[in-house]
Amino acid sequence: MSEDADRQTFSPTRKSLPIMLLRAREAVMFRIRPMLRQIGVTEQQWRVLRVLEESGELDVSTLAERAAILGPSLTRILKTLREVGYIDVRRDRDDRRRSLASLTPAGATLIASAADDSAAVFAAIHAEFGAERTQALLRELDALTEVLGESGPDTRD
Amino acid sequence: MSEDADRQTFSPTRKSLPIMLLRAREAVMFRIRPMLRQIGVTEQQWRVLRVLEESGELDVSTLAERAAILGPSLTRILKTLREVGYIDVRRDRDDRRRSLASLTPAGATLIASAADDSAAVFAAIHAEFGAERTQALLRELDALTEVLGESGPDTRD
DNA sequence: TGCATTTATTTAACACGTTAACTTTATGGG
DNA sequence: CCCATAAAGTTAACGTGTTAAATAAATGCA
Repeated sequence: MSEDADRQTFSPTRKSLPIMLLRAREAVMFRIRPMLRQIGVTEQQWRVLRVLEESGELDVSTLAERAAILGPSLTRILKTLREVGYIDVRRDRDDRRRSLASLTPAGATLIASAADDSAAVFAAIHAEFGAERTQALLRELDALTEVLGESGPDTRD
Repeated sequence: MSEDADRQTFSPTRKSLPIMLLRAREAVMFRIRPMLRQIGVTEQQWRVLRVLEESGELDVSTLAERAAILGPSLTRILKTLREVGYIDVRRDRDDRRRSLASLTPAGATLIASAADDSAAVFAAIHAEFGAERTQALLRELDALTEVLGESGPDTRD
């Protein structure tokens, strides 16, 4: 009746890279979500605001790249953020296909109001997992992303 | 008017743990998606099938935990997978609140048909990033998840 | 036994992920 | 110029993520 599937056709899901990346991310976000909830923005909206605070006015494509959000999602997110007054969006004069997004004072204020809470969360993570260890993990994640980013399995381009 | 935000209120988004975990995952999934597309299942549906293949019949809560999928999402996914004939779902006789899901022969066949492609993708990743390095990364991700105290979306115990 | 309280799962509502198709604006030859 | 083509965003359609609330069955206890 029970399945004794022991053939090592696949690595166990516990040791699957996609799943482990997902679990680790979920564990981190679990710490951050209360703060996001308090200020009333989603995780993705927060990433967009953070990138704009960091880089200033950006076109949609660059913003999507830096916030790790796909174009169609970003279109919806920018619409929402504009409606609530956290960002401005305008057309690029030199290339009218482009949209340029930037933080409003209200958006900047929102980010500032969450700075302390955010810092506390990451301080706690550093304290529990180790600051050096966290940095090393970040470097490995970046390296993996770089290595895999070079070529794909289906290089039909 | 331009933003020269240099105050280290936040760590740069390129060094943010949540974003780097997201990017790394995206880089890995980019390699896997063509295979999933070929067999016509989503990433999440694939995880569910993999877990069932690995563990046999499971109740919904355990399945959700192992596949790293939230309950409400899993409800929808199980409905779809049952409709296309890859899984069976039945009520637990001893605890009629529970639903038990298991692979059908068709589901097992589907997984078997993708085994070689899947192995090839991970072999490529091991070759490019290093097998040892990948294992070490997996261990660190697991450790981080453990330290932060949550391994799944909703584990209360 | 009766009933409030947990536990397991589902439903509902809204936001985002993903791919394909579409609209608008730039650009590059004939 | 004109048209084909490419590029930047948006729209569309469907599946999933996330939280709250609802449903249903098991449990605890007066």
